Amino acid sequence: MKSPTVLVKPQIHEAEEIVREAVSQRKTLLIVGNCWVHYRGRATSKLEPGERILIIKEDGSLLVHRSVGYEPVNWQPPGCLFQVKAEKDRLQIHALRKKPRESVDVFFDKILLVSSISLTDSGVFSLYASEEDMQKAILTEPSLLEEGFKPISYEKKVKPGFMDIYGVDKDGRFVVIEIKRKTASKEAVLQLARYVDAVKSKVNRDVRGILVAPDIAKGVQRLLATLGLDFKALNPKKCAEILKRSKTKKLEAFFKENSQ
Amino acid sequence: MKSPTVLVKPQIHEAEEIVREAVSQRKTLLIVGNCWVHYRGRATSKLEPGERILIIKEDGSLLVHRSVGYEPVNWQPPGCLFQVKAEKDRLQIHALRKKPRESVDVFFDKILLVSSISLTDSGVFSLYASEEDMQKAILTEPSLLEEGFKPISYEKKVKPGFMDIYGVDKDGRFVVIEIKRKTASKEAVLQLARYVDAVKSKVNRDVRGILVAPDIAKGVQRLLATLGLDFKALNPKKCAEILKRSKTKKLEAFFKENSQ
DNA sequence: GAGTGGATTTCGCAT
DNA sequence: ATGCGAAGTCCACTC
Repeated sequence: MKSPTVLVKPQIHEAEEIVREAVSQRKTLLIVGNCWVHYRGRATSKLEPGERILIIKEDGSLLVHRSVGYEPVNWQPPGCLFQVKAEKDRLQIHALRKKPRESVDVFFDKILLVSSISLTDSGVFSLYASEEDMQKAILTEPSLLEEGFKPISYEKKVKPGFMDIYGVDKDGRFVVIEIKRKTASKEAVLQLARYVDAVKSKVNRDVRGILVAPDIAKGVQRLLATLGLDFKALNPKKCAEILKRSKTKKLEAFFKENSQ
Repeated sequence: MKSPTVLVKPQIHEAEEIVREAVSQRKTLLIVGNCWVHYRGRATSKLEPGERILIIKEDGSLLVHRSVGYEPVNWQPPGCLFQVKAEKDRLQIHALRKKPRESVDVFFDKILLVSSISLTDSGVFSLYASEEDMQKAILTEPSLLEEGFKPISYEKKVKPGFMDIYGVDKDGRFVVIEIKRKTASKEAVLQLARYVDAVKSKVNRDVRGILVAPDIAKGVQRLLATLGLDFKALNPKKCAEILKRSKTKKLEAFFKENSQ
């Protein structure tokens, strides 16, 4: 059964061997140790010595993580070229990105842990409750928005861009819907207002605008009222749930009906 | 001397002990193994089983990295609360973020490597582009300052010292430029004012003064206006970018032309 | 290949 | 605390 190659507090030349093997065989490499880093490219940076975690992944990406912070202090995106140099008491890893041309050099003088592993990972990652999910949910179940709403089309082009959903309410008034997956910002309101105005000037009739989002920023609510727009709170999770429950028949029928 | 705690292919309960210790003592934790992940919060995600790297940092941030990609597939920013549960053949790590409220659950059923280390890291990280870079950038691309600007010389000596750049604007007025890499202070403004006065008294004509810096201290802006000087915001990193992109030919030509 | 917009963006700084 | 803008943003998608 699979075992990782692991050395605790190896000599530089011992670590070098593992690093070279990992890089050439496209294995995942982990090094914990005292290092300093130079970066040159779009900007230039210098990181003075300290103990950090270095990861080189199988796709040729590189991460240097400090003991704090979500973000790596230095990094290189996937697809870069590596060069390994070892001196008596110093291991250098050079990572070159071609475009834009930039390089990261990591120098280790003390290594606490080095490990090389080939990771088996075919697991699917799925992120739910996207804006598209919310859109699909409303198209599938228009009463989510309000009783009597009937969608006419979606992603319909008007002057400023694409309206998320376009339809009529129970009184026959045109409705433009703007969907946001997160708390609606001022930009969302203005975006909706632009769409409403565009449609108004086109159809020469009253047009409602409804902003759909899980929440709306407090200051923005005033702006919304001033512009005569409506807000409908809608939880993305609820949308995902509805999509899961509902047969996709309905939605597909709608898609087919409106695809031209 | 410091040694990391390292176990290769430990039992779940052995790993549990190390994880609990690392979390409670605020050490950096590394786990490589087969896991699946659930995230609930602003969105919702599910990651099916596969071998990944888990890092919990000393500031309470969490990263789950796959064998490919710069970005973590799941994560939690600094400052979250952890809960560790172990069953017979399954280790669960629960990471809770308070605001916004969201949680990540990582479940391990096979562990290849677990390590707990206290990282000593006081090294300074500096990201740069020097004042010289900014000067070169403007000389290379004078429109950075404003449309129509033409540099005449740089580091030119006047009574009080050396002007960073000296030139003419699109209307033919003389321009003195003072560059600062960091937020411009009162001193920078006064320095520029001295240069402008010196040149004025020499050429007996109107002379503009432009302060170039990424930012300007708030109170200082009034002083700048009072003295009739201008300010141009310029990011040092942007300058570095421009220098990287541009052929150095132009700049070298300028340097040669004006080197006496 | 360049340009555009989104992100569980994160992060820092000003209000 | 909140809001706004930048990031060595990265990344996916379009033209």
